[in-house]
Order: sequence, then C-alpha cells, then structure tokens
Amino acid sequence: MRREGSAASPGVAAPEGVPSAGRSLRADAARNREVLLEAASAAFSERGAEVPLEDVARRAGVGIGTLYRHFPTREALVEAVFRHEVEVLVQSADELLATLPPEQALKQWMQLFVGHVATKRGMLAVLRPILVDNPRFSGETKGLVTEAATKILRAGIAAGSVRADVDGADLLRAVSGICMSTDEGNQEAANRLVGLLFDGLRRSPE
Amino acid sequence: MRREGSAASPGVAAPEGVPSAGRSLRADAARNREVLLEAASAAFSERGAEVPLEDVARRAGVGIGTLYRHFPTREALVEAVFRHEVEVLVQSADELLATLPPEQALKQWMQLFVGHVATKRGMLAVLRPILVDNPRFSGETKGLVTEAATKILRAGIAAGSVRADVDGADLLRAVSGICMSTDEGNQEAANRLVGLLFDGLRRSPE
DNA sequence: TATTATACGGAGGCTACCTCCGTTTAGCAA
DNA sequence: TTGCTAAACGGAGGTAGCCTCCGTATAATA
Repeated sequence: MRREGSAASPGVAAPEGVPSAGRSLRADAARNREVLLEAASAAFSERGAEVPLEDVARRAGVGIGTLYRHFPTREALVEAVFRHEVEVLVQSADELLATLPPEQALKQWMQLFVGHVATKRGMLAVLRPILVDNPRFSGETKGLVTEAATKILRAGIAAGSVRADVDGADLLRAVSGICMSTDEGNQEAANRLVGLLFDGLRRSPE
Repeated sequence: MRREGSAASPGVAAPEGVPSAGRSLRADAARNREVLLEAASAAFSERGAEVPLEDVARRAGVGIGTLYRHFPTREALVEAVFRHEVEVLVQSADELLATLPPEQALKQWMQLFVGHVATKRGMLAVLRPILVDNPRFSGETKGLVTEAATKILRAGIAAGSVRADVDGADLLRAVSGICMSTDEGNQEAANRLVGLLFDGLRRSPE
C-alpha cells in the first residue's frame, strides 16, 4: 500500500500452494499459511484492512518474513483471506445439508452468510478495488456461492419445506441486500431480517 | 492512511477557508492553499493518490507543515482537490458560454469533462470511499454538474443548434458512460466518442 | 542417519507520516 | 513609516510500518 504500483492492478495470483497447482507446500509451510489466514481474517475484521502486517504475523505466531513469503503484498493477503472465506462458506453448505434437515440447513447457512459478510466489512476498502479490477475473479466467486445457495435451496424444495419459486440467485440477492442495508454494528438486525426472509421462504402450509 | 480511524468515515469537512465561512485566510495562506491544490491535482493524476505528501509539498514549494495545516489528512486533500476541480468545471460552463457560440461551448465543455475525469483517475481509490460514505456530498456535486450541463445545453437548444429532447442528466450519463468505458491511457478514444456524441446532439438539419 | 531443499524468523535499513516549535510575515493601528 | 501581534510558515526529528536479506532450523528423502 505504500510503494506505488502495487495498488494499480494486483492481478489475482493463482491460488497459492495448498490445493492444487505446482508442488504442494511442506507441512510446516502449509500449517503456517493456514494460521496466517485465520489471524489475518480476525485482524481485518477487528481492526480493518489497514492493520499492520507485523501485528498479523505476531498474532499468527510467525515471523514477519514468513508472512511476506506467503503473501508478498497486502492485497495478496486480503485476496487469499477472501478466497478462503468463500471456500468455507461454500463447503459449509454441503456440511449443513449432511447433518441437518434441509430447512434448518438453509436457515443456518443464511445466518452463516450474514456472519461472513460482517467479517469482511473491514476488508472492504482493500477488497473492492481487487474485485473491480478482476471481473473474472469476482464472477467466479459469485458463481460458486450461487451454486451453493442453489444446492441448499433445491434440497429444501425437494423435501417440500421450501417454496419452489425462488432460485439461488434470488436468495443471494435477498440476503446480500439485507447485509448491504444493515450497517456496521448491528448484525443482530441483519439476523432478524434474515429470519423474516427465511419464514417467507418456507412453503406456506395451505 | 496509516493510522487507523481516519479511513473509517472522513466526514467531509466544511469547505475550508477561501470562499465563505468563518474568517477568510491571510493572503499568503490563501495563495499556498491554491498552490497546494494544483500541485496535489497534478501529483495525483500522474502518480496516483498514494503519492507521498512530502512530494506534494515540495512540488508546491511549501513546507510539509504547511500542507498538513491546510489539509490534516490525505482524505481531506483528495476531497478538496475534487471539490476544486468540480468548481472549475462548473465555472467553465459559464465562461465558455460567454465567449463561444453555444454549440461550440457545448463541445468544448464535453471535452473538458473528459479531461477532468481522466485527471481524477489516480485519485479514485481514495475518492471512492469518501463519496460512498457521504451521499450528501456526492449528491451535491452531481447536482452542480448537472446544473452546468443543463445550462449549456439549454443555450444550444435556445439557439436552435442542439436537439431539444435531451436534458443535462442525459448528457452527463452519456459522457460519463463514455469515460467509464474508456480505460487509462486512451483519452483520445474518449474524445473521439464524445465527438460522435456531440454530432448526435446537434439538431439534424431537416 | 546424513543430506539437502525448503521454510522460518527477525534485525535492520528505508521511507512516509505528522507534530512541534522557533522563525517569518501579513495586516493593522498609530 | 513604524511597531505590534496574530497568523502562517517550514522543516527537523520522533515514530511507525514496510519489506529484504541471510543465518538458522527442519521436513522430506535416501
């Protein structure tokens, strides 16, 4: 954020290390990467995306050099955190469906979504330019989340407990609309609204 | 941009010194303020809004202390530059109308607009949050510019050289649309498109 | 167990931020 | 003109965050 150039067009590096691509990380490296992502996520949501990276490293219990090796710029870190959270959100759809009746899974997932958005508030100032400059990346993200929403919704519809005339994109629009119109502090308001929305989504007993 | 808090909600200070409000600045202060605004404008458009403020001060030929006295935060400076440029753009509408036939005034003003947007590109990363967080401010700005556009358009319509079925808001939408869809380097492309638009605005001889 | 590619960590140099206060000057009154 | 003073100037210097570099540690492999 200091030196010029980095802000211009970050470029969205290929998903680093862990999942696929190239040679996988050494065990300690993979561990540290994970720990860093979690520390960064917490730090960003508590103190905004301008939090000193040395604090993030300290919080993760690793040296600053390690942080920079994994994430050479603040943007790279922010992006990785975002990507990671999206992955978690998407995966949790499957997990919820595997352990709960579809209706409950839907409700919980909606609330998870609200939580994730709230967490990402602090990152927004840095995240927005990244998303704006990389329509492909933001498109993929949206696609993944929509897919998850669709899946969980379909399960409810199939079980007969959710009305059939909404799709994943609708659900996303509605929930993110609620998040957008709810500011900073009151996540509870958002949750209340999401509760209302959820009631509206259930198949009305007729 | 470093310390926390400032990024949160800058708050758009009352237009500092010069025009109305409070006691007016001492001559040297007013001069320096002006020089600083120009230096900042140039620096931002050349090197982006992250340019070191010491460079801006040096470029303006004043001490860093003077810069900070006038503009206590980077956001304040960016905002003042923006405000200043808008003023210039709005005033130039009157000046053009006073010295050129309405049709020519319109054309030149449209090109001026393109130039101003191009200049502000570098500031965007800092400017956007300010505008987003202060709908009133951005609303006023839009109002002023729309007003100027309307005035210059009406003059053309009255003179019979411009078609009568567009208003200021339309003009703005069209021109800023062109600016948005044209990227970084090629201001000439934008100017060409604006030329096309201008031809379309003239009253077709029938 | 020995070897080595990989990763760690943090000291330190660099740069930008921004305050503080001694110096300068515009504006005014006599 | 001269003297006075509130206002403004300017930049040295303290503070803090960025990021590189390289000696040390360790996981992976044979």
